[in-house]
Amino acid sequence: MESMSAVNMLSALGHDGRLAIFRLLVKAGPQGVAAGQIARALDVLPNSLSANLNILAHAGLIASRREGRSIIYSADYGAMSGLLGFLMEDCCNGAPEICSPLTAVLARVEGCGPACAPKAPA
Amino acid sequence: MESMSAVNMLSALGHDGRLAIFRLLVKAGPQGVAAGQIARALDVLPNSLSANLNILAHAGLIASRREGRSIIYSADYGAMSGLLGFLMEDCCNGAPEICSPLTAVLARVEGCGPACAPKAPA
DNA sequence: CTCATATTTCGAGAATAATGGAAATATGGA
DNA sequence: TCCATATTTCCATTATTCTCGAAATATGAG
Repeated sequence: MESMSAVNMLSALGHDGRLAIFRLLVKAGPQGVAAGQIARALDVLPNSLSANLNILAHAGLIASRREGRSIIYSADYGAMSGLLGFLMEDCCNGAPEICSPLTAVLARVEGCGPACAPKAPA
Repeated sequence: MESMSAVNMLSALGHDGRLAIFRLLVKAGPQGVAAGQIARALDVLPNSLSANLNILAHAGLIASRREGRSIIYSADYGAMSGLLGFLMEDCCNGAPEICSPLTAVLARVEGCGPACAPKAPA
């Protein structure tokens, strides 16, 4: 993860509408969502949506594939993981004041994610 | 962490110069760095620096205090931690594809941070 | 081939952000 | 008080981004 691509990702996500798109795509999982469905779900014009999808794709945060008449967009998990890793490790130097609290977040999150089987009985 | 403040932080960091400022302040630690020193270190005009410091401060990512003639800026660790937590937990729903690799980052990072004593001999 | 659906591309206007020079403010020292 | 240092504020210019209507492209069905 280079600093420049991190800046691109951050500024892509630093926009209300685009953050909403990305969140929707993460929730939808790897199967993705068609552009038209996104537009309806978020109530945005198809052309602004297209522009924002393009920005997210150019930043590497989402991928697209055509399926019949629709174009399906999906979140790029690796890219997001890379961005978070960059922020923790490179940007923040692994400062414990920043990173330590995240251990708790990870503990809370691992075991309740959409595709994650619980390892210990709750 | 509300979504709006996350957007503000992301767009504040989604700028070359501001990301560089923030990284410098994280490296510097809680004692912070005077504005003039930042300007010299990053070779930017004092007035653009001031504008960018203002944007970072308004996003909650940095704090400032006056010390004599200088104004000392320092990274707000809690804010950054909150942003990362929001991205993992709320934005990404704790998707294991995104969050699991971060366990390794945390493991690598805890034990080599600037203010962190090693727990096991290297 | 024609038509309907899905999405993108084009283009113009408005809004916002970035840049840098010059002046203003705040502090400390002589 | 006067001066030097440190930083911010003000202002104008340029550049970028956002928004939305309209037209263009791509696909599949009849």
